[in-house]
Amino acid sequence: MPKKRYWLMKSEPDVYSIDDLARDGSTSWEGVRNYKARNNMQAMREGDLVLFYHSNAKPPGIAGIARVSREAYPDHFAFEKGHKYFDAKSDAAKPRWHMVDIEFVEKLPELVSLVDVKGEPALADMELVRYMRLSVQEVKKAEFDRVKTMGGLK
DNA sequence: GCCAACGTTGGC
DNA sequence: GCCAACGTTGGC
Repeated sequence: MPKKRYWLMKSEPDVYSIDDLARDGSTSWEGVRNYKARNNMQAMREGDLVLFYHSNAKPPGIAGIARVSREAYPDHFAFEKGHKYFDAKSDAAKPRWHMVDIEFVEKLPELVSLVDVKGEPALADMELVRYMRLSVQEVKKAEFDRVKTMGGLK
């Protein structure tokens, strides 16, 4: 049994928020079109925990926790001509893009804003701070736990 | 709405 | 393989 890993995934709450995930129970995470982000998704294992980050929000920040419920499988939206995630360079025989499913775990009682993260020395090495533009990142267990505490959970 | 920071694409 | 042009992300 490999060790559990921790991740951070970004979503614009206007498109899909932690409340939407709470309502739906679980969702598929399609549409990632960045190789680093894809590679991270392919490294995810069922049961890994995910910080759910609200980007392009007021304020931006970590809003809740989710769990990987299905490991990487081909992003079939890339095969659908006319779909906004269509990519002619990806086909069913050799899919270029993958997606995972995540399920709702809990919402943080208090949003841990990006400002909070930047102001916390223990989180200074997070990719969220150092390399802002990656939509799927790995986080360390200590960072994950710190965010949980800051968000009002034990 | 602006624009910095990246990633991707394509000409050469 | 270089690099300019272009597109996207996402904070502000």
